[in-house]
This record gives sequence, C-alpha cells and structure tokens, in this order.
Amino acid sequence: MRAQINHFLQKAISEFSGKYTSVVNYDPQLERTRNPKHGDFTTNIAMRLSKELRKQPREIAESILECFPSSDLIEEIQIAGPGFINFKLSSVALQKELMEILKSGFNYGRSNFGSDQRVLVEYVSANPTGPLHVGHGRHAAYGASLANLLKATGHNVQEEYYVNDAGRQMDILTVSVWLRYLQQNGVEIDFPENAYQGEYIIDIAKQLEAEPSKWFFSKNKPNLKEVLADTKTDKEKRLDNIVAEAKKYLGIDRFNKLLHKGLDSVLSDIKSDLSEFGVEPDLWYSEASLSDKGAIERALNLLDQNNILYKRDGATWFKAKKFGDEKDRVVIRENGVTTYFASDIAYHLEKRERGFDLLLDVLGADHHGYVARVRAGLEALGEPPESLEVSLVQFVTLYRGTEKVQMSTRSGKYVTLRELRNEVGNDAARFFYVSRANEQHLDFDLELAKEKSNDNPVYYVQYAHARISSLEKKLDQESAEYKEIDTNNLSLLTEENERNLLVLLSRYPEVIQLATTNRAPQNLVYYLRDLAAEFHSYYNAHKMLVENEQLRKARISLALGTQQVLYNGLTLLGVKAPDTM
RNA sequence: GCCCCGAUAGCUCAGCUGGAUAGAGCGUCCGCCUCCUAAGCGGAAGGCCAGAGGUUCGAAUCCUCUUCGGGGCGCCA
Repeated sequence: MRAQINHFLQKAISEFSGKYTSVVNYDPQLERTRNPKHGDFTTNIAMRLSKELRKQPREIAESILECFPSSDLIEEIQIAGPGFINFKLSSVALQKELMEILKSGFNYGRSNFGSDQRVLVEYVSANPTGPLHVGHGRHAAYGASLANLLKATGHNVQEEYYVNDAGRQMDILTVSVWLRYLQQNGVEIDFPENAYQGEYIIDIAKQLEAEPSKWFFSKNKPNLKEVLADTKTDKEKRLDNIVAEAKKYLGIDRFNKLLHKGLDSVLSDIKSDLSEFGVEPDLWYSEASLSDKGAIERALNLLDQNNILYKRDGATWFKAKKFGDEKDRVVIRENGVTTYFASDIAYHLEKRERGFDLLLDVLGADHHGYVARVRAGLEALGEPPESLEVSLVQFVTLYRGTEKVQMSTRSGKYVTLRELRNEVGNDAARFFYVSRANEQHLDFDLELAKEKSNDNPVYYVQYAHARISSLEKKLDQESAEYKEIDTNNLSLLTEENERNLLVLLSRYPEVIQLATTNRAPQNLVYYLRDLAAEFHSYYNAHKMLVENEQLRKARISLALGTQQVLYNGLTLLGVKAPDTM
C-alpha cells in the first residue's frame, strides 16, 4: 500500500524535477499521518525542497501534484498546513487490501525486504552453570521475536546459542557437584560460598547416586581439609585449589566425565526450558568445540601474522586500541590459557566464514564494553566492522504488585525462567518481555501478568482474536448459505469504525518492516494493542451478524481479516492466538 | 575519572531515521449487558516531554552542557 503510493509520488517528483536536475532522486519520505484529518499518508517533500528551489512549499506541492498520476487508490489529495501533501486512501484501496489479507493469510505482512541477507542471531547464550533466570527470559523472548521478524521480512536467519562450556566456570560447576556429593556421603565439608550454591547442584549430586559404579568416589577420602581450612588465601584462589585437588583425586578423565554430568544436566534443563518457551535455536554452538578444532589457535595465528599481537608481562595482547577500543586486551594469559575474548574472536570469525553477512548479537547491557573489542577483533581479521551488530538488553526487575522481588545470583536465590513461566504462563511472559524497548529497564509485574482481566494487555489482544473465533463458531451453526464468506460487497463497510479498522489493518506490513529495522518488537506489540482496541470498539458499536446478508458478509470479512492480522502478529511474538478464553 | 543506557500524565510506559492540537494502559470520576464472549465499550479530568543553550521553516525526537537514576570499565566469563 505504502510502496504503491510512494511509487506514484516518486514518479511525480521525478517528472516535476525534470526542470530542476538537482532533485531527481529525492526520497519523498511518505509517512502515515497521526491525525485522520490529515488523510492517511503525508509527505513533507515540498517543504524540504523549498530552500533549494527558492519557492514557496505550497507552490512546489502544486507543481508536484500536477505530475501525480490519477489512481483509484487515492480518494483525495490536499495541500495543507505549511506545505504537507496529504493523501486520503479510497475505499477501493482499503477493500483491496482486506482482500489481500484474506487471500494471503499467514503470508500477509511478510516481504522480501531483507533480500535474503544471511543473518546470524545469537541470543541468550547463558553460561551452562545453572538454570536460566528471569533476565535470560527477556533475552530469549527478544531474540526469538527479532529472529521471527527478520525471517518475516525476507532475511535468511540462523538462530544460535553459544554454550560457554569451557573455562574455569566449568571446573567450578564440577567441584560444586562433587563437594555436594561428598557431603551426601558423610564427608564433612564447609561448602565454599563462591561455589555454585543452587539447589540444582544438590539435585545433580543426588542423581549421581544412581550411577551404576561410583567411579567418582572411592574409600580414600580426598585431602580437602587442608585446602578448605586455609582461610588465609583468597577465596577464589582457594576454589582453584579445590579444583586442583579434585583433578588430582579423580584423575583428569574422571574429572571430565563428572564435568559432563553436570554440564549435560544443566544444559538439558536450559534446552527444555527454552523449548517450552517456544525458543528453539538452530544451533547450540559449543565453546569447547572451538578449541577442539583449533579455531582459537588459528584466529590468534591470523592476528599474529597481521602483526596485531604482542607480548608483555608474560601475556599475549591484542592491539585493540588500534581498532577503536579504549585499550589493548589480553588474549593469552600469563599461565598460557587463552581468554574468553580469544574464544570470541575465533567464534565471530568462524561465523563470518560460515557465510553470514550480519552477525547480530543480543547481549546483556553489562556486556557493552565488550562490543568494541570483538568488533576490533573482526576488523583486525579483515572483516567489515559493521558486520557485527549488537542489541543490548537491559535488566529485569520482578515485582509482585508493588513489592520488589529480591534476587541474588551469588547465593543461588533467584527466580528461574521456569518458575516465572509456571506462574504467569508462556504467553504473558513472552508478551511482557517484549513490550518494553530492549534498552529500557524492565519492571515485570507478576501480579499483572497473571491477571485474567482487561488490565492485562496480553489477554486484551488475545480476547479480540477469541471473540472473532466465537463469531465463526456462531456462523458454523447456521446454514451453508448463511456462513458462506464473500467479499463482493465490501463497499458496504462505510461506518467510521470500519474505515478506521481497515486503515489500521493496511498498516500491518509497514509495522512489521519498521519493527524489524528498528530491532524493536515492541512496535508490533503496541500495534496489536491498537488493533485489538479498534476491533473491540467496532464490535461494541456495531452488530456483526446482522439480518442484511450482504452487509453481514462484508462485516464478517472485515472481522476475519482482523483475526488474521492478530494471528500473524501474535505468532511472530511467540504468543498463542486462542479461539476461546 | 572514562564509557553505555535512561529521564514524557499520579503510576508503568509508547512515540525518537525532525513535522501539523504529545499517546496508551493502570489509577481517579461519570455512563453502557432483556443484544454476536462486560477478559469488552463510551466519556471526563490529568503534561513547561528533567533543566539550559544550539541547529532548523519546524525539536519530545538531532547536537552541546548540567542535574538525577541504572549499568559497565579484570591476565572473570
């Protein structure tokens, strides 16, 4: 719709500007109006050309309109205010659009706007050291919705979860399980406060009891007393000592086997949690696999060949500053172990090598400092810096009514995504998570999300869909002739409510495109609320199933078109469109 | 100290690639079910868009500074 009129306008401008060569390719910037008094679309082109052409905007507008092709899509064109050109859509145009919705069904609003650009959306990527919490839920909902939007607009999308299954945190996970297991078996242990505290560790340890042979435990007790009692050394160092003791006691093979017990357990919990939440990454990319196949070494070698690495204080540094970062960064520590950052350069290089044009990372706002550094890494390896795009997601604060729910990751006392979903339901969770701009802190009110009332925006939108389903059900009880749908008399849709609804429906494809370009699913959320409101308003003001057959069928068509758009939009957000409520 | 994000109705927030009288929900107040789902609708009140400059025909939107919040600045991940 918009594209069509934009096309006319461009033609008119280009014809008009034959006399003024400088303005041939002006983008008309056709926009929807806010105020219905100004028609449906508006352009400010005349005002923008005014200075350059040294003419009054209104005069320019007149000239452009002389070149504007006549079309049955436009009912009225007006020059208004300081020089806006306002277009009012004809009822024919609106009817055509409704027919388009009914014909295209789920494809309505989809486009090839992205022209098949290959986009890799990486999101959540939470460390596999414990269950997902409510913050990760926001990442999941945002990332998945964004991926859906990109797909709907013709991008070739891969969704990925990067599993940080390497490094110290895995060792800590392993000893956390081990120590809990030992406790269960009568070994007296003062569990370190900086090991993982959560209940789930105890659960994993309990599952070990079912192992056929107790390969990770033997009669001779580990020599932990000394290590644990050593309160003089730093507690992090002490934890490392415990790890060392565990490796010594178990041997590296058994230690790794135990590590995988813990990892698999946590990861399978994360996978099922996300899956139930409607989030299914195409690939779970293992960090450990990167070093296994030598990708990190290879990336570092490439950097070295380009003379971008140097040694200092026993460590190997990357000249990040040269590429816009605020300081250089370590890639190989003094102890010979590569840093997380090194893995990340390797991973992102590898993404590019897999052929992705755009690497879209959804990260926590606390990672913002890290963006410049990874981008620097890519650039140093000859990749365009703009191939990495990052969407930062701010934190979530849970409220129960007005009361803040206290959480602390350290003590393992936090509300998990699973708990949240069980309490408020998947639909409310998905909807609430993406209602807020990703860069805004989100206050998530559990009470409101649970509420089955008009206060709850999820139900409000779903209710509009269900109401229409209910109409259909009514139709089904009637004669074949009565329930037959035909769109031959859409011109009978002359009520103000009907026009408003038709106009709003025709905006849907533009909203999808806008939400995608802005990386802003909330644009769609607010649109769906508006659409639901418009429908509820119409529904209350006018009866759908009227005696007059032609009018009835026209109204049913409108209702079905509305239902289709609600369905399409909710589906992109991962929210169900129920038939009954 | 440096960097990122935010500040819009009593509350929670949209709007931010500049447009014409600044929007929604909640809350407050007044109405609407012998009628297709009242999980709904109609109406009223409520604003110096944090402050000050600047750019522009035009600024909530862009730039600068200030104030107040949140977060980040590791040879952690």
